[in-house]
Amino acid sequence: MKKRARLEDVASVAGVSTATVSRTLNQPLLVHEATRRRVEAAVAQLDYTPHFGGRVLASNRTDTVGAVIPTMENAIFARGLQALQDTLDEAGVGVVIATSDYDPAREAAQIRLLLNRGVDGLMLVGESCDPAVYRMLERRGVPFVLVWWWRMDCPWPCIGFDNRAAARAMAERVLDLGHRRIAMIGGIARDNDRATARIRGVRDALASRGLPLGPGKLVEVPYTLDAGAEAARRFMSAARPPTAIVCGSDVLAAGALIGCRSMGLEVPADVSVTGFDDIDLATVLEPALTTVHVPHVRMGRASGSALLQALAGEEKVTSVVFETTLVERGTLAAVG
Amino acid sequence: MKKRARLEDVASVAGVSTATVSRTLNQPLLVHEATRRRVEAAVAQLDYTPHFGGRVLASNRTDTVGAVIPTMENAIFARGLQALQDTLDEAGVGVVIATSDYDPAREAAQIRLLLNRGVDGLMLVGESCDPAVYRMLERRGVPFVLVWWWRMDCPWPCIGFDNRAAARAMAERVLDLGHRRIAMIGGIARDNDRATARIRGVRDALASRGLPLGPGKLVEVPYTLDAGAEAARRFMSAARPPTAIVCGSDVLAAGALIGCRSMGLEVPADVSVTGFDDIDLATVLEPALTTVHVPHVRMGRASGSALLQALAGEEKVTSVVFETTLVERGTLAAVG
DNA sequence: TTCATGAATGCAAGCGTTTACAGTAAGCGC
DNA sequence: GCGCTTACTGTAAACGCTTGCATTCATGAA
Repeated sequence: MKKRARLEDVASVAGVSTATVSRTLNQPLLVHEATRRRVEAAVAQLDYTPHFGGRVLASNRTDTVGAVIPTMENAIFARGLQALQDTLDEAGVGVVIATSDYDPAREAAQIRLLLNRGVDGLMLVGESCDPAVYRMLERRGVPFVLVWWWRMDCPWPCIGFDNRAAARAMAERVLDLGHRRIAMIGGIARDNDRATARIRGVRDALASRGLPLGPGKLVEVPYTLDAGAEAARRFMSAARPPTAIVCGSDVLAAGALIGCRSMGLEVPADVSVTGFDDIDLATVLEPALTTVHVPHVRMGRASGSALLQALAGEEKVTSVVFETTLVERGTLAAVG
Repeated sequence: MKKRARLEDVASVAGVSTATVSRTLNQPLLVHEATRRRVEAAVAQLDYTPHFGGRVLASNRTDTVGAVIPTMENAIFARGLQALQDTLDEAGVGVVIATSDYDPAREAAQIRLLLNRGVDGLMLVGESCDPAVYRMLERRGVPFVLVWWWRMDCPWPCIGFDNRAAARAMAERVLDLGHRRIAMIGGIARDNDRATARIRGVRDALASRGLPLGPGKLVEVPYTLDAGAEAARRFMSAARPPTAIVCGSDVLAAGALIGCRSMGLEVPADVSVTGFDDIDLATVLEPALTTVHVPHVRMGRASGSALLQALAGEEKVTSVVFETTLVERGTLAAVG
């Protein structure tokens, strides 16, 4: 295993200075075509690849952005991340992914870790960190964008949608179909702004019709199938079970479906169920899930472009809000 | 935005040399406790974080490994990756993820990209690259491990399971239940060793009972729900439709289920369906999917440890083969 | 002919760490 | 008091690249 070639080696083979080699690699237009060809030949001959550390030290850029997501196990983030990566890839920017497991402390720790790795920018999910963390990022001049999240007057750039409004719209649809006994299976609201907003949205809708979302009618559980199933079973074995269960995510809704099925209940004949996110899962369920469609891919692409702009020196990243839509499939019906 | 603190700044505040600061950070045991405390105070006071480029240049390590997976959209890889990350995280090693979209050329390109980013090691899915690529990695001294894959006499370290044997076992089970008209929906075998091995395994099983897997009885399609559904519909509208459809992945099987359902067919009464991977999806289907369970998490952890060992200078990474198990749920029944 | 211009290239000063080696001081056995 | 070891700290030389500035040379205008 020979020692790897350095810029200097390439330079001497090509008969030019290291500066010229560097320019050939980074700003080819600045060098004469004949020279460029000589350099490229030397690069090929020596199988040269630039040394990352040297490059970073000299240029003070890593051409890498970090993404901190709650978890990879839930397909919600996969699509968006893929789109983010594709977008950044084209600009030669890499993505480092870290996970927080829905824990703000862990999220902050991961952010620090990524900063240590020298990321030039960050994509964060939601506004779940201590504001001090975001201020720290601003102080350091590291551009960042919050995704899967948007609210009016958010002091940080966010690219997402209005979780509260979307949840409200879904709940209103449920109400319009005549449901009055409505229960909700939400994500764990503490430290999760998205889960919180979705619960608020449902509450808004009910309140606007003079209905409360009583404490017995709301449970907060982790985003897993089992938790959803268990919660649904509890609701449905009550004396006066709900006629509709609104869920904070598709995974919970799928769980709820399983739970109902295990009790011999028919959806939507015996009880309606709605989801949120519109992941693939929603379409394979039987009946297919009525849910809120979220533009994952567009959000991913948009956050990629936003970060690229920021890296290019654009002063302020501007927020973008996307629309969500109700996708009516088979799990929501008029009250029987 | 003040300029960030450097090692030298910390050193002068603490009244020591830069060497001592560096040691305090990297090998705390080598420095006197009193000194260490002074240094730590200075670090805190200046909010110092080491400069990544400087560190990499001097130490020639990035403490980062790369992972190239086909896609994030399929939940198969999520669990394993998460486990990999968790394992490496504990050792202070980061993970950079890239995707190849099942294209070997793209995979090779991503590997190059990651090398440019200075990764210290690589996790690759399957043995789908040109051997030259693996040789290049060896030549460069970059340790790597192939996961989700294992075969006898594989010249590279792999941590996975025997796709062929597992598929064969599933097919044999189907045969044992009396099925003779068996069709298969596989992934696209070209450039995908896993898909290829699974098809071979099924073929092995059929051949051992003197049955061929005729050309009309095998289709290769992308790993999507739609493709699975479409393929199933084609099979089931034949003159003599199969009594069982063996699928190369859970996603395809879920698609097949949808396809059958759309034709008014009952699974498993009218036709049996089997999957492969045992992702969450398998349990939410109705009926739940009979499939091959793959130890995603253990593979992820094992590949993490293997890479850590390799980074620590262990000469040769040793392959590990995991067992798979048949998970019988509701989509496979004796032939009617 | 002289000069200003612009294109192409070279020179050399950083960039912020790590680490081999050298140095110092204190402790210990004799 | 001497030499030896041990524990800690400092010195300074890399590490490989980018980039501002200087230099060279050809070109065309005055």
